[in-house]
Amino acid sequence: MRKGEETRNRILDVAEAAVLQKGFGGTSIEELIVETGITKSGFFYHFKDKNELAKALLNRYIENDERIYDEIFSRARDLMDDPLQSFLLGLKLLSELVADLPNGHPGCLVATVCYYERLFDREIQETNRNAVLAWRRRFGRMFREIMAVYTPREPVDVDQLADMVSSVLEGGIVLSKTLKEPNTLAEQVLMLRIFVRMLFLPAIESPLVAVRHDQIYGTVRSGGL
Amino acid sequence: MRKGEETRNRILDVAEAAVLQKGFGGTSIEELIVETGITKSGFFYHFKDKNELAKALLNRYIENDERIYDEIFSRARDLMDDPLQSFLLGLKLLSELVADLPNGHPGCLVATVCYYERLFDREIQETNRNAVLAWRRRFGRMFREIMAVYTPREPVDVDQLADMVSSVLEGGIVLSKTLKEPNTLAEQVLMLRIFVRMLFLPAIESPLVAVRHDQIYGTVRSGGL
DNA sequence: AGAAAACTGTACCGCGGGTACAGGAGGGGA
DNA sequence: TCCCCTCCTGTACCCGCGGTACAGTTTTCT
Repeated sequence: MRKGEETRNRILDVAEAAVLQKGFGGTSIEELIVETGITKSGFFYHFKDKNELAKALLNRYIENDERIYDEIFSRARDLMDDPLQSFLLGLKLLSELVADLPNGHPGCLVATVCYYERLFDREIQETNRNAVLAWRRRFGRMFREIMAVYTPREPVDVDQLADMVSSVLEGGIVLSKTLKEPNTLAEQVLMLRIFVRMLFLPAIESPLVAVRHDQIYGTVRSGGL
Repeated sequence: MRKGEETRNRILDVAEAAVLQKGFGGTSIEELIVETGITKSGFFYHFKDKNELAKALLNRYIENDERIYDEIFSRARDLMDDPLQSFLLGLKLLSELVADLPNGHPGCLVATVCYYERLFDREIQETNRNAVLAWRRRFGRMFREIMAVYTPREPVDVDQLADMVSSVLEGGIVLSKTLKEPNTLAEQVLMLRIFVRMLFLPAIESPLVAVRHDQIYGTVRSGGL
């Protein structure tokens, strides 16, 4: 029972890395069993076909993903009481996390599935959809807390704002991978942070900035308005 | 000679749609020749292997993509003289364009290649990288023009800001496709527009807003600062 | 008319996904 | 101790697909 779980996870580890590099269609079961050191029969004992593998892979990925967000933002929440400041800190921590990945972000399975959709069954597509909706709810919840305290400088829809977080992450991963510039993703997260800060805070430095409005606006205005 | 081009393009049309739905690995040459109404030999007369097909597909996609951006932003430039206003209009036009796609955005080949990389040769990976760099240069050029007139509210790196446009587009496509919500992409583009406007303009409505700073800041401050 | 371009047809190869089973090692409970 | 259940291994086989080879045919341009 325990041994089986372990083998299964080893297969999933190997499969995840391969799929993120080559897509599902580009990943052969053959290579997975070679790298895992298992036989073909052994593989099919754990997963009855490729679709089942994909399902397990995606579910595990999403769970792990959720866990990471939970950790980061709850840690940020422990350090900062203000919802905005805690969210901004969370983004900072997130940018550091992705910056520290040795070979850059390996890729997002949700995006992989998205660009492979038609070959999977409804269930996988639904799982994927729900993962994105969970992000929307997660970040939406955080933005609602923020909006209970801060009024946004511009009228924005909370869900769309929440989706912006997912967009920048997904897009940043694509850019980072394509450019082979590992730090691009972290930079994009920090750009998003600037967006959020700018949306809810009146000026650049800290929440204590109120006294400096004139100075800051003076600068901006002299810049061309 | 002319006939050949036409057939080739028909194959590319069919292939592009299929690849965006199922990825390269999930798209069989078999199905392409069936849908195109050509024979296998005919296919290999035009493309010596799948890699060559991918190369042609990607190049054509990128060219078309560039053409669309050229059109949109040059049209915006004709209507607005101010670089910021013209860029903001361009984003508006872009959001309308993607909102009008009947079944939502079909997907971005650059992202597809990004999530399939290892199975292609260096040349394709370089082409893909250059496409993203071209976006960076394009939007970077536009932001530099803007910055010659406007001072950003927060210090930002031009390249990172330019990448933000690509990120939101790529990410928005992933979200839109995964959620099966065609309008999500358009909404994300408009969120990006809000970001850019907020970054370079002092307040919500127009460049003439300077008189209302107190009122706006009053609102924010009463909200929790 | 003739050459080149643009195919069709046929036959074949190897790889990978997948199926079908038979059987074996090893641990845990009766 | 025996048996059963989990967790595999080994073998054999099918088929779809990518790809090759090449001969022959039609279409198109000059």
